[in-house]
Amino acid sequence: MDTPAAKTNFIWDAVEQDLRSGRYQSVHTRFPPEPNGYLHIGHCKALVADFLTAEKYGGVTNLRFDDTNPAKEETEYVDGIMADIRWLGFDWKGGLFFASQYYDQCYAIAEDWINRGLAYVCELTAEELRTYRGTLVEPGKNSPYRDRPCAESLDLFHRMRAGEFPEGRMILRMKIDMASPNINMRDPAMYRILYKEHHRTGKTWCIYPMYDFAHPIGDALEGISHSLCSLEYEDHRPLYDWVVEHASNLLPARPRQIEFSRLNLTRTIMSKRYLRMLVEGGYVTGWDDPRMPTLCAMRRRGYTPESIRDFIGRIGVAKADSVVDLALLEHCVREDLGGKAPRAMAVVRPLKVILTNWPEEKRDALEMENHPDHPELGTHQAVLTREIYIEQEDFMEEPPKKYFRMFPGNEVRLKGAYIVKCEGCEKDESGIVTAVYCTVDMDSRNGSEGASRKVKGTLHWVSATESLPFEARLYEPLLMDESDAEAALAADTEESDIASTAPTSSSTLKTDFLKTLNRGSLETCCGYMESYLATAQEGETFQFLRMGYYCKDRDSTAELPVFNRVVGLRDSFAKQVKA
RNA sequence: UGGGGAAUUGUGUAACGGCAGCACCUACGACUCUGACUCGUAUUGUCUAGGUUCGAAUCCUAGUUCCCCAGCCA
Repeated sequence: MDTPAAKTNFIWDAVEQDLRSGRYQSVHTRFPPEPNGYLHIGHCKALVADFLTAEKYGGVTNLRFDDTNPAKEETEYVDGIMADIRWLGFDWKGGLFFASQYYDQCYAIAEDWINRGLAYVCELTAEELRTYRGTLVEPGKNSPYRDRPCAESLDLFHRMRAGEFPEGRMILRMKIDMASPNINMRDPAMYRILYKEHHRTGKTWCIYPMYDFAHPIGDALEGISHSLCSLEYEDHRPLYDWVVEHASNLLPARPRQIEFSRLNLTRTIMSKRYLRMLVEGGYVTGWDDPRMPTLCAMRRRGYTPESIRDFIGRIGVAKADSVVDLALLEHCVREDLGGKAPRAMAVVRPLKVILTNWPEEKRDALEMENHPDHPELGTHQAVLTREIYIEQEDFMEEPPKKYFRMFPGNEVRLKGAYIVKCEGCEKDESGIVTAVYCTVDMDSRNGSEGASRKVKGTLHWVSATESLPFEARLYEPLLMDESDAEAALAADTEESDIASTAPTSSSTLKTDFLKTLNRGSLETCCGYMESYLATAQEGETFQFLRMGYYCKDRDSTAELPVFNRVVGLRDSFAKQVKA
């Protein structure tokens, strides 16, 4: 599988320089997820950066689960993440690792540092610690425990491990610089007490290393050359280097951390916290609801790994904050599926058409190509009968200009079948069209002499009696578009301005986020499909002619077979009408 | 008010002192038994102000705007 990435990017430039200068002899990367949730499209950028950077320079990539916080992590996520990475087509040739397997080494380094006066046990409460840390503009103060004897710290640390103290009673801190303008360097925590069962180490430990301590150690122990991560860790790089430097007596390598900007997508939620809120609040049916940006959801919806990798290759890698247009992802999906998805006819919003001059019992089995560009994919039969369904939007009693579908007096072609002429329609009391009447030009059967004359419109159709009902699920983004979201938030502000002048808190942020949810993100339609789709397998994708790509869903609780709309076809007519 | 980053067309990303390119989006056209695909055409850009230079997106100076950081999360 290819990911036609850009020719180069700033990371590869840096890697090449490192190789040329001899700083590193080979390239070894790692992908380090925390197993506290499912992977989403945002993670793919890191996945591709890690795996392709190594591959490009003949190196390998490790998969390492950064499982240093047992309160949040579960085996379910470990399994899910591995399945998602495999699905995308990546292979952790460097090996599978867990940060938790380095707990012994971390512990040894901690003891070493205590002995060397580089770490100390601090008994400040969390609250006190916050005050001692200072602020963004004011330096912090040294902890009163900072200069306690090494032996005392060591003893306390051993007793922390032995489970003699309750959670929060004390922590182990690095001794760096409480006056540093970089807050991360103000004696950061290394170890905290946590009486949580770990998904891999069970109850072996009741103290756990912090990310800033364990991560560089894991990298170095694995011989990672380039440790790629997102921009918010730039401030942590001095700390990363400090850890590696001071533990170098116990570490085999000196990795280099390089940061790049995260992926943001328009109208897409890319925060694990908010995604969890959607799942737990019942706004979606689960982590794999096809509207979610998780890989398991995209897989279920019918996105292909090829299209996702193509997408990631096209967006590039840089350090500037950016928001990629969802349209680019959709383009990649269409491009991939367009070349390989078999074609079929299905009517999503049916309107009955009666072919008045077609004999009641007549059936005509027509040969339909499975793919216009791939004759080797063969054909299937579609049966034409007196009563058929067409798409509601394909008939208008009073058409606008440039409408070349069905309207009274107009001729259109039924795809792969005959040319028909619309003679009129039938409406109910409220004026809704309930049926359309057409006459068939019996000489215009597909392939015959009379079929060669040109008519402007070609419609997809299914027989009313020989098709199968199905459920179409049409998806739109989970978030409103920008202008709607702004309007929704503005309307909300007007109301709350009167009630309160409270500053923005995390709880208002939460409600703000929920206010910008797109209420129309799921539409369910009962349509009819060609009977040849009855054997479609779960995960199989078709192009429903003129409608879009649809993937057979696994939902077995629904009464009808379910097809997810992966993405619609481009529709220049719809755009024209809107404008 | 401290520290760390970033600014190139509507969006994303190239150009590493020498013609601002590519993709998506948008618009128009050709083709069409999918208003799809394909093909063609077009619009729009170097944050600002100075400076260096034959020549600046690129180098220098000053400014502006945006993002990140005060977890015993990662």
